[in-house]
Amino acid sequence: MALTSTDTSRYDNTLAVIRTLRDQGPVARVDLGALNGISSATVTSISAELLQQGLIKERPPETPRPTGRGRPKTLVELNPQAACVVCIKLSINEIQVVVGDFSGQVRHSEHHAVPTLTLSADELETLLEEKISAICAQQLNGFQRLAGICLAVQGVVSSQSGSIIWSPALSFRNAPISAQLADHFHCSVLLENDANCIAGVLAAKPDYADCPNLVVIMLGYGIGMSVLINGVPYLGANGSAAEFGHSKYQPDGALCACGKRGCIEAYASDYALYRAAADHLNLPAGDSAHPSEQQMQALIQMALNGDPSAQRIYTEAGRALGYGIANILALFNPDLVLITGSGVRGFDAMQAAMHHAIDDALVAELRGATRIESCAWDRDMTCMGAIAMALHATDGETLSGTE
Amino acid sequence: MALTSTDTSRYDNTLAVIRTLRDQGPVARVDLGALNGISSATVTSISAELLQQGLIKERPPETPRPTGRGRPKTLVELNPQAACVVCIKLSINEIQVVVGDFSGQVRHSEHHAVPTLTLSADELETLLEEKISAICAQQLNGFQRLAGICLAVQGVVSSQSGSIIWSPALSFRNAPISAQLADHFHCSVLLENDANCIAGVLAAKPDYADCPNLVVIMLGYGIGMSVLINGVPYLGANGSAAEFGHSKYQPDGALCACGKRGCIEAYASDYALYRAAADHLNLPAGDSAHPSEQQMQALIQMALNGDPSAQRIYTEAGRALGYGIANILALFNPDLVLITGSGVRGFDAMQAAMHHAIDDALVAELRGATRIESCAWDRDMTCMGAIAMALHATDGETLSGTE
DNA sequence: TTATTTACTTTAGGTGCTAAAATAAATAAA
DNA sequence: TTTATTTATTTTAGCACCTAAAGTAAATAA
Repeated sequence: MALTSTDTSRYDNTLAVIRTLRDQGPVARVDLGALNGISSATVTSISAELLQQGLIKERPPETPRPTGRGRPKTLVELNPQAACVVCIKLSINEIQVVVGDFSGQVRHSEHHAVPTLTLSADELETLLEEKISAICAQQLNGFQRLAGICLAVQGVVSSQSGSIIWSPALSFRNAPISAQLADHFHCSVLLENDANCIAGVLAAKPDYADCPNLVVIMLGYGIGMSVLINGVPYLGANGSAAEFGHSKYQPDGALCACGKRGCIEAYASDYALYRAAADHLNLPAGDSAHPSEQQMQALIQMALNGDPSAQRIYTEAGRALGYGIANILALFNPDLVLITGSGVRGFDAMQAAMHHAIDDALVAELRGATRIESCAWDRDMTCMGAIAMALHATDGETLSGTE
Repeated sequence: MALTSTDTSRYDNTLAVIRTLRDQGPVARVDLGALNGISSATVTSISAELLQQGLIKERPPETPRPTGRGRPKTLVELNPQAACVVCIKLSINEIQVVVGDFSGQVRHSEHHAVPTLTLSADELETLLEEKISAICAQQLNGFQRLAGICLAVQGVVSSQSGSIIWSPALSFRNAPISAQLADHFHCSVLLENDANCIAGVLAAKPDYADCPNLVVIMLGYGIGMSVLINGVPYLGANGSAAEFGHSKYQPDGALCACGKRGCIEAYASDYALYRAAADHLNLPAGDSAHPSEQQMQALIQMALNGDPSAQRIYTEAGRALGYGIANILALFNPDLVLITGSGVRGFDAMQAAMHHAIDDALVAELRGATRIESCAWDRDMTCMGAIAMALHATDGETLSGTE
């Protein structure tokens, strides 16, 4: 009788085991059972299959004596070589290319200066193909397969259709990109918003566990956001949800890079801060529409050193941010709002005004118990998140691809 | 060997059958299989159990010949007597009590004028117990069981903890209520926001199918909202998500009933419209802080008849609403925004300014393909939604309670 | 050396599904 | 009228997968 696999429990349990091992590192079979609510008999059966497929391996017993009585646990762990993913972070005038292994570790990372703003869609496509091909040639020895490619892009992307809808790094719009890369490299291609990648990494931190409704705000050249509901990014109808930067502070307010007025981004992003400062202050020379980290550091230093004009700029930014966050609290009522991105360098200068604005805007019942915290910024987080997402998305294929 | 029911597939399939019958009315076993992706052999087995439990019954063959060849379908349908729910809608100075049967139909409905604003929490509790007891005594003959009670409340409620956090109908806050009612009536008590109830009803309409991300805005005395993601209301950390009425149009703007300034509600709710009008226009006497339907009708008639002051008020309300909706589009990117509630009476007078404001606020990429529509208002919808939600929540109990 | 403890594996039995076969109940055709 | 065909439902047979319990393995404690 033909097997008709409508029952997905074995598949689900197997994925759960793989993901537990990725999250926790080496785990014994008993513990895998307990963590996933399945019997250890089932874990024995699943791990036998995974061992046979080469997706996991048994870890040799610890040299230091295992503590306690009884038969020692035999830990199993993912075989890092079982698969790899290539992730590309696309930002303004820079791309980062990384290789991650099946266990989720970064194996290789490189940065390239690229004039992204002047590229056409086809040139971008060609460039990505070149970079990925080069990495594959150099870095993919020893891996059983390339599970997938993940593009992490600043701006609005439609993961579903695989198109970049609108990115500050690019001068063109509505560019389908996933399909062509998938064709070229014969693997899954995932397109993700950079804030969603970062939110995934942050949500996994123990400090932020127990936050089923998590909002991550990314301050930087622009302002991005990710809303994680039970760990999964809320995307909306076509991926343009969570565009906090373009939510409104003030009708007819300051001019935003999007062409409209009064967006939060027009007050609290790097370009907005620098624009407001450039008129009054004596700041380092450079492209004032795309201020460098040095330029921004100079500005924040002025504020921290007590310059009243600089302070006023950060106060106004904090106020805009606060009113924006008030809307987030009213509309999403998250457990936690995390503020990160390179722009957190200015968080101390904005914080007081931000909290004041939130209190001004919202009654206590709607502020609720939401924690609002900032979080140190690490430019590698995006790619770490992209690796995790790419692996998660391709675990099913990896599983059936090696059967 | 003891049965350990970790496998939930039979349970899931049984619930799916019950819910299909509730949504679709009488359905044949073959079709139940096709609709739920299970074999008709399984449907035979499930329906035999449900028949035996009295939850469904076979419908006698149609008198007019069934069309086509072959053995005619035997339709099965829910037994409406298998269970009932009592739902109470709590609004300002009025409660509505309805009884719904297992198939989701309204069996009985009554309205009571009640001075809700002057009640204490205990008085409300007592009042509800009286009304529910009375209804049970009169209306519950013939039902196998009372599956549950649902309270639909305007304002912020925490379904999880069963407390009314903040309601414009009540002068007290943070009142736990579900637990006491559950104790008293020995059944599940569900606490729901009224907008979520209505959104559930609207989402079921065929016009609005294929909208996995649906936002419903309720205009009325206040302004409420519901966000349905894949058919389930997004609640946030403690049920206060989707508070569109208190999201901001303008920092330091008009005074809102919440005590803060610049909320959308302070521009586009009934009380805000009437407040703005009362200064300039000759309107019917009455409580201008709680305008009646007649008072509001008089106001909108003035606007529709061309009175420039009245028109200006609706234009400004439309603009505030539009800017608010722009934030909804940027943050939720829904497939559809439905505007309903008693306040839709003024929608035509607000619509142009609203669309203008949205276009003003958002670039095309972020407006996306979201449909923005109004929808006729029916005051019974809340209770219909509450019945559906109460049944949905208690189907599991009904199933195991009659085994 | 033996008892105890803990981990893992094997065995036996159960649930619940599906495909296929059997049965039921109608219409269409001969 | 009888037979063939069609469609719905039920029964049967068999499979996948899980768990509890029993069995085995590998350690420490007595």
